[in-house]
Amino acid sequence: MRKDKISNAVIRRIPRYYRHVDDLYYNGVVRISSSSLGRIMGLTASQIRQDLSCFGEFGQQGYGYNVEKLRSEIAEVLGMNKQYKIIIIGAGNLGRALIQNFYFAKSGFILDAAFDVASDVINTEINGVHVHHIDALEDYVVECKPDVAVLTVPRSVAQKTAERLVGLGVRGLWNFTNIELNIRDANVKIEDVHFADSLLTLSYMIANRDTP
Amino acid sequence: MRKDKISNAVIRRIPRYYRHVDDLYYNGVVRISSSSLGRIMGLTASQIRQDLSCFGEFGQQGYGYNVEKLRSEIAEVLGMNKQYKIIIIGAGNLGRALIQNFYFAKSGFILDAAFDVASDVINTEINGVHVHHIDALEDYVVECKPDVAVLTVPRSVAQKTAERLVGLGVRGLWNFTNIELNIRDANVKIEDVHFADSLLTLSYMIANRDTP
DNA sequence: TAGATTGTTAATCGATTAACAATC
DNA sequence: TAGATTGTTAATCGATTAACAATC
Repeated sequence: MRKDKISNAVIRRIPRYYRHVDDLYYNGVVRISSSSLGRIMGLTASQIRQDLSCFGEFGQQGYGYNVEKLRSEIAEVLGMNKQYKIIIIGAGNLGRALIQNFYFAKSGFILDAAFDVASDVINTEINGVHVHHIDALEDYVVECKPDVAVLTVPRSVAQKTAERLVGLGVRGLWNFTNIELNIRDANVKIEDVHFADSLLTLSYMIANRDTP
Repeated sequence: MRKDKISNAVIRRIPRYYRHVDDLYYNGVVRISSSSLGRIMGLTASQIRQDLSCFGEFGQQGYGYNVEKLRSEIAEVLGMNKQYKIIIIGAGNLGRALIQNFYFAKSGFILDAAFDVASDVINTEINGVHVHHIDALEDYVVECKPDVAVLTVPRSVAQKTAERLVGLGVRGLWNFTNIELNIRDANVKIEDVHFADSLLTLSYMIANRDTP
């Protein structure tokens, strides 16, 4: 039974389902049962069936799930077919690392442009992506209407830049600055990548292991 | 009442508590009640008191929490005073971005060395961190005993490299490769930073907004 | 002292797991 | 058909919130 309100816990698991099912697909696996997938992912079969049933009926009794179908259903749920346009604000080390190493297309995004203030990178191409001066942002967004912006700017300008982007109609921010952006517009979605939080979680786990 | 088994949900919140309390501290705030902190963080006062009480009694009736004390107590809980030694495996774009931009010391880590295979970076220094050839890893680890390794290597060598590090006695892996490492040793803690999962979550949120 | 606010216990809410009829 | 496995309902478990005595 398709649910209308999907819990956050479920949402956070979907990309992981996709990753595993995608792996199976590329390894030529044709069908999989909730119990085998559970064994692979470390989840109960029950949870997998519950989770998937939030979005539709993707399986078949006595058979399990067809991997190719499941993969494309999950991709659909995740909006991977929408071909969202994405731009990167801040072509420093991290911005460049994403441009050069992260395969946006595999997640269904089209990386269109990057912006910076440093004259030595402006008007260069990084991995085929043009770097514009940040002053050209307004004109660019009006014309190209990107859906999402990656924030890889210094902390000091993060909030201001975020507001500028939201004002221009950007609908999602992928935030790599270690601050929590204050954006009131509930229609703008923000996903934080907090490196420091992640490392501190690891620190906690090591410091509080069972055997020292 | 100090709890022995801390739930994962609580653990994931502690770094965020630290971040906010640290902010307050640097802004000169001396004391804070659970309700004001809740307002800032978007949590209920009740939850904050429950969470903190897992680790000890840090507050005072009628007063609230002393910010400086709370900050140092949370730091202690997180193991930030242990001065764990950390090394970076893979000095490509992402590795370099972390070396140059991420302030390890602020999370209590000492960044000691980096390793790579590319001859043009070996024996250079990035932001004061020496880049060694990966062949020197064994000797280095035996001598310097790093606690944690950052994995910023290509996917193809991720599992093999992880096993090598674990074999040498590394106790934590901060994994930036988009694969799930298979390490059986329960005493080795792994923290994944899955960029793709994060971006797909954002994709989901945008695709399934209330108003399209 | 009176007001404020904690830590903790109890109540509620939500998420996970178990069970099972339906059916491929 | 018989065996396997789904989707869903019910039971359990755990996490969050509310309430309140204790006390600064």
